[in-house]
Amino acid sequence: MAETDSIDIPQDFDGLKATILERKAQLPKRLRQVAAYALDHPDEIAFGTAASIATSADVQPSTLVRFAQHFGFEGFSSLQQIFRARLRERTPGYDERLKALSANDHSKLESGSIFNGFVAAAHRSLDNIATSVEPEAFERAVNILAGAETIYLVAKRRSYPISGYMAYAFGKLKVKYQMVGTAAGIDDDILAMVGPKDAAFAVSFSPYASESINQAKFLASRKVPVVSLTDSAFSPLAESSTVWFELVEADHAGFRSLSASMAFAMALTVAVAEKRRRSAQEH
Amino acid sequence: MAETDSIDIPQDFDGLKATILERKAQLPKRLRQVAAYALDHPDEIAFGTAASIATSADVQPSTLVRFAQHFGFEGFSSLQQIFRARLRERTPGYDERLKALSANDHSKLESGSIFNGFVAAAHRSLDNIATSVEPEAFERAVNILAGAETIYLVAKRRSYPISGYMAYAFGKLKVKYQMVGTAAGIDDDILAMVGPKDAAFAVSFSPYASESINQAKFLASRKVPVVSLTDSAFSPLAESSTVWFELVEADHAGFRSLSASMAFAMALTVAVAEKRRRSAQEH
DNA sequence: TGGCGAATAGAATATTCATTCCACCGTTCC
DNA sequence: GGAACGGTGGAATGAATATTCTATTCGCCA
Repeated sequence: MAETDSIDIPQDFDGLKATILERKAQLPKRLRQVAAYALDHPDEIAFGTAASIATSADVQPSTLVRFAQHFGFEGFSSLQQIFRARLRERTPGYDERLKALSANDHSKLESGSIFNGFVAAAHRSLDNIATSVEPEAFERAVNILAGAETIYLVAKRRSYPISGYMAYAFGKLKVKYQMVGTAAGIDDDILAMVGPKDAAFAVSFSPYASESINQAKFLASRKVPVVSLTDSAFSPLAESSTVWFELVEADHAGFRSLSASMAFAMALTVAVAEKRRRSAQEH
Repeated sequence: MAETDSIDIPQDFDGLKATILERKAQLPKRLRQVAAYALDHPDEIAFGTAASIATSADVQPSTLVRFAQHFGFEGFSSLQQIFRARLRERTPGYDERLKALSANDHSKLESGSIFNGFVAAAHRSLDNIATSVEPEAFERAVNILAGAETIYLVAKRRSYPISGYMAYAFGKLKVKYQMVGTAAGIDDDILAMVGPKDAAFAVSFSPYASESINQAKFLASRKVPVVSLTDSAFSPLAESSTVWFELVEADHAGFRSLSASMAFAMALTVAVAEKRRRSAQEH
C-alpha cells in the first residue's frame, strides 16, 4: 500500500522530528494536524492510547494510524515506541556526549568501541549520581563519619578499590581508619575492637558479598552507625545502615562502571576531613 | 477484601518508594520480588504491559495486580500512573535540567559543594580522556597484554585502586595476572619470576612512587613490555614503557579524580580479555 | 456542473490487555 | 493431626485497544 521506503524510517525522536518538519508542507490537512500535535505534546503520545490522543488532537484514531504509516511505521504502536524511547533515554547531556565520542575515531578500531563504551557508561553514571544523592543525606553521612573516632571501611571484591582509595586518602588526611577484610581471618579480631564512638562505611553492590553484609550487620548490632553505598533500596546492606545511598552504576558489556562510586567516595572522604578540620578550629 | 486505607495511598513516586521501603520487611516473597524490580526498573513499569513486566520480573501478571492492590491502588493500571507521572515531571529541557542541578542543588549545604565538585571533576576527566587517548596506541597496548602469559600489575598508593580493580576483573575473566607491591618485601621475589613472555601494566601519577618507577625499570631491563598510564610525557614511567598513555585527571580541591583512569582500566581489561577470547576461538 | 481520486470519518473487527477467579501449596494455630 | 488462612500460579473473562474496512466527503480540474 504505502510505499515502504524501509530505508528512511526514523529510528529516534530527533530523526522523526526532522522528517516531520521536512514533509510538513506536503501533508494533508488532518495529518498535518496530527504532526503539529505530536511535536507539541510528545508526552501525550508517549503515554496516551490512540483513542485518548485522537480526542485531544481532535482527530479520529484511524488518522493516527494513517499518520504513522505515512512515515513508514507499521502502525501507531511502533510510532509510539519512538516517543517512549525518547523519555527513557532522557539522561541529560547524554546525546551530546555520545556524539562527541563517536566523533573521534576510536570506533573504527576493534578495541575502540570498548573504550568508548566505558567512557560513555562512566558519564551516564555520573549524570545519574548527581540527582540520586540527596544533599541532606550526604550531610548526615558526613556528620556521622566526622564524629567517629575510627572509621571502619567495609568492602569486598568489586567494591574493594573504593575503600582502597578511601584508605589512601584518609591516611593522607590524618583521619583514623581501619580496613575490614584485607587479609582473611583477622576480620573478627578487628571488628571485636569497635565501640560506639566509631563509625563504619560499607560498600556493596549486587551480587552482595555475604561477608560485607554480615560485617555490616555485626557493626549495626554493636550500635556502630553505618553509612553505606549500594545499588538498590532492597540491598541487604540498607537494613543495617544508619544512612545509605542508592547508586546505580551504568554498565558496558555487563561490566559496571565505578566512576560514580569513586566520585562519591572521594567527596565523602574529603568532606569528612573538611568537617573535622573546621570543628577542630572552633575549639 | 484489602483494607482500602484510602488515607495513605501514595500519590507520587517518592511517596510510593517510601511506602514500599517501609513495608518491605513484611511483604510476602513474590510481592517483595515485585517491589525490588519496581524500584530498580521504574522505566519498565512505566512503559511495559503487565504481561511484559511480569515476564521480566519473573512473576505472574496477577501478582502485579495484587501488588498494586496491596498498596491501596485499584489495580495495576493506577499504580502504573505513578510511574508514568514520574517520567512526565522529569524536566525535559536541557536548560531546565541545568537549573534543576543548581536549584535542587547540593551547594546549599556545607558538604554539597564538595560533592558537586568531585562529580564535575570526574566529568571533566572523562571528557578529556576521549581525546587524549589515541586509538592506535590503545590497540597496541591491548595486543601486548593479550599476548602475555602473565600480566604484572604495578601500582602504588593513589593508583592502587586501579590495579585493584583490574586484578578483580582479570580474575573473573580468567586472565592470569600478578599484582606487584601488595605486601612489602616479597615484590622482588615476584619480579624475579618474570620472563619475556610476560607483560606489565604500570600506573603512576605525580608524585611518582619510586618503587613503581624502579619496578618498571627492572621489568624493561628484562625485556618485558610495559604498558603504562601516567600523567605527563615527562613521567619517569614513560622511559621504561613500550606504550604509554598520558592522562590528566581533573581535580577538585587538590584531589584528583580517578574516574578517567578507572574507565581506561576497565576498557583495557575487557579489551584484553575480548582479544584473547577471539584468538582462542580461531585456533 | 460533473466527475475523479485522494482524504477522511466512523463503524466493525481481531487482538491484546488487565483483571478476576479458583484450585493448589505451605504455614500456623488450635 | 487437622482446620484455617494467606500466598501463589494459571487459566478464564470481559473490557479496551489498535487496526482495518467501507461509505462519504472534499478538493481539484475539465
